[in-house]
Amino acid sequence: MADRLNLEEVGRRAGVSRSTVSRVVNGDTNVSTKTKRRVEAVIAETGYRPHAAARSLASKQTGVIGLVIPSAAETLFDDPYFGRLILGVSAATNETDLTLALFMFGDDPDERSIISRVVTPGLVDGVIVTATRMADPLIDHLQRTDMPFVVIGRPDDASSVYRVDVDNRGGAHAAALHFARLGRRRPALLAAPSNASAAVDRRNGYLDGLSEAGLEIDGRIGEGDWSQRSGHDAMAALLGRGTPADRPDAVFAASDRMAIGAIRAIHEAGLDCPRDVAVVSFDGLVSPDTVSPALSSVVQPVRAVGERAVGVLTSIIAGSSSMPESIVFPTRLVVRDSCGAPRGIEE
Amino acid sequence: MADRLNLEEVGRRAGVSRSTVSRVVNGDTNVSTKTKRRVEAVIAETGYRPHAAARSLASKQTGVIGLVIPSAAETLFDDPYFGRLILGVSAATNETDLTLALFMFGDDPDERSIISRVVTPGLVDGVIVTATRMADPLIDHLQRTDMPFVVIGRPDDASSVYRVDVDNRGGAHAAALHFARLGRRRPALLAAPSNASAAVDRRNGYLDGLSEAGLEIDGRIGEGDWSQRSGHDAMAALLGRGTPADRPDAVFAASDRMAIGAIRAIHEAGLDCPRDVAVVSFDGLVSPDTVSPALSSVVQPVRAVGERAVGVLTSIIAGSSSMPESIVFPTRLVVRDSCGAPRGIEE
DNA sequence: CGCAGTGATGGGAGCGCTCTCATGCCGAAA
DNA sequence: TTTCGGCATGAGAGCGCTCCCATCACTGCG
Repeated sequence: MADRLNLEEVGRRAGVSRSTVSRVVNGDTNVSTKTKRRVEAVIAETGYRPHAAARSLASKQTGVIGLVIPSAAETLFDDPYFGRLILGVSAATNETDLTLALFMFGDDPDERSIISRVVTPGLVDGVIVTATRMADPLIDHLQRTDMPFVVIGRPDDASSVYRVDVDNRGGAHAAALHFARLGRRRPALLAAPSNASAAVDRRNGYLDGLSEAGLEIDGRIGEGDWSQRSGHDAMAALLGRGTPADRPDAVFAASDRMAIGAIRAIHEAGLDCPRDVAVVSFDGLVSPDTVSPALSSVVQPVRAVGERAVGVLTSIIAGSSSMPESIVFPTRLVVRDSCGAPRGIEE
Repeated sequence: MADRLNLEEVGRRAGVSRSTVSRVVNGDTNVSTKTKRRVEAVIAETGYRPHAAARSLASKQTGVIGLVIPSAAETLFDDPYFGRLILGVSAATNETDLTLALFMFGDDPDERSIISRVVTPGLVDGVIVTATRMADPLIDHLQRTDMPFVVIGRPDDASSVYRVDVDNRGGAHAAALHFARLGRRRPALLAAPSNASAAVDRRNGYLDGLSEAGLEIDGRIGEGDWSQRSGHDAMAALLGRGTPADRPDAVFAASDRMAIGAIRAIHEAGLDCPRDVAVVSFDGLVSPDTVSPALSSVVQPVRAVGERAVGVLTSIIAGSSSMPESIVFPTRLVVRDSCGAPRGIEE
């Protein structure tokens, strides 16, 4: 009866030792061409694959990295954001022959078990944490262990944490200046919940941009939860109050989806977008031909963020020092139809 | 210098042996209450967690299951389907303290490396494969190994493969009968690529339903790629040809997204949905208030499919015999506004 | 009073790999 | 010829766990 297929067995069949087979498998150069060929032949013919757990145990590297996504609500994937992020991370792990472990949790008991699973030794080499919340117990926990990790976004305390983020502030700022340049006088904001750092940064960037341009927000602020429905409702509320002269003539939405809802509310109010109300969104994740008018938006390179996070994590794991602690990708305003300006890209 | 924290070390601190600590960790009953308490105290105070790789190696169980998603195109997550599926799988793995490894690949080189990674011993206990293509090299490969796996959907050769699927045929069939009942006389079909079994089943179910009801399709068939744009274009083409009397008065789309595109094309042609053209889609994954009119659609329980796939896989891994080879979830037609019938659920 | 039976515990072997060190062998230099 | 460095290879130890078996103290029963 044949032994289980392992290094020893492959070695036996090739007439060499375990060690030599290991060298061949791992591309060690100190093997004669002849031996190497013989071993490779046996491997090809037997279909031998090294045992991942054994390898991890001996080498103290699992070749697995974790991606943690909190609040896996039913609506999570209605937002194209996480999908793109996963795509980016997955592309990068495939590239480097790493395996991706996905940790998603919704409710609290889930979270506790995920946290303990994530920090289990010998399971993953490091984790990427998406910081959707300002205060994140997982990040606190990770800081007390020696598990390498990278944060996507900006946690409450961003100091001494490796992170990859996008320039939320700058993008929102650009949107405000854009409205000013178009001659809009009554800008509004559809903000997102302020427990998310991205939402806070977008809000502040926009408001700062407005005041730099000498525009007043005058209380034309609605808040939603990133969703299309919330954008619709908040916009409807904004349009429904005050006299027509108070009506917003421009609105910046914290997400594509909120903007889509807002456009619908504008149409329902019998108004035209962009003529009566110009709309600029943040994300740039929906295909242009899905919405009419096509959305002008501040585009963030989500996929690149995911890919880069893997790169940074890999460096941390490899122990390379002298890396920048945070990488912030620029965002850019892509002008389509919903803001009423000629198409193009604005800085 | 303190030894690395392992069973031995915990045992030393608690004054017992490795074996006893192992028993406590694994809930073995043959431990005296007193010893158990002492060991648990040490574990709590040291924060000991068993080493996953070592455990896997010794027990031949990794506690990880893989989810394989082919064709991770940039547009993959524009479709809510995969997101929901991941959510379902993730919920089930959290429930049973399993870790989810996600394997996505786009191009061919990726696929080769994924395939070999998936069948690596000691990495995962089993895999869930989403069969988006009829002929899937991964499934062929898996059948030649002893890696437990479950297929979601229906592969080319569905025999002797555990699978979880939805009743694509039945749902499409119901849509056809629904059109007949509403008195529509010129039904059309927006089909999806026939390399996907779901697309084929939906097409056949619909056509069968039509002929049972005495309706002719008369070449009113367009084909798209599941996307909104393709649905729009195919619908526009259907509307643009022949005389108004040949114009479809009902259309069944293979996906929500294609239906949304179709509705837009209908509006652009100056027609009304549902008055001039009734629309029914397949999926039921978009929130009703995203589209106007609200989509009537054949709803498939994607999340439940994901959860169930984990359950089936777990049973296979546990070696429980006498399981049904395939589980097919029913689909149901949910009537909203786009088909012009009073709201409700139809069988 | 001795002995089998039982519950609690310890220790050895082994999972399949990596890593380090020892060993044998070759040709080139002395 | 002798000696030595370097290349190719093998062998041992160990990673941290599980699993099985041996051991020991204690019990109840003949």
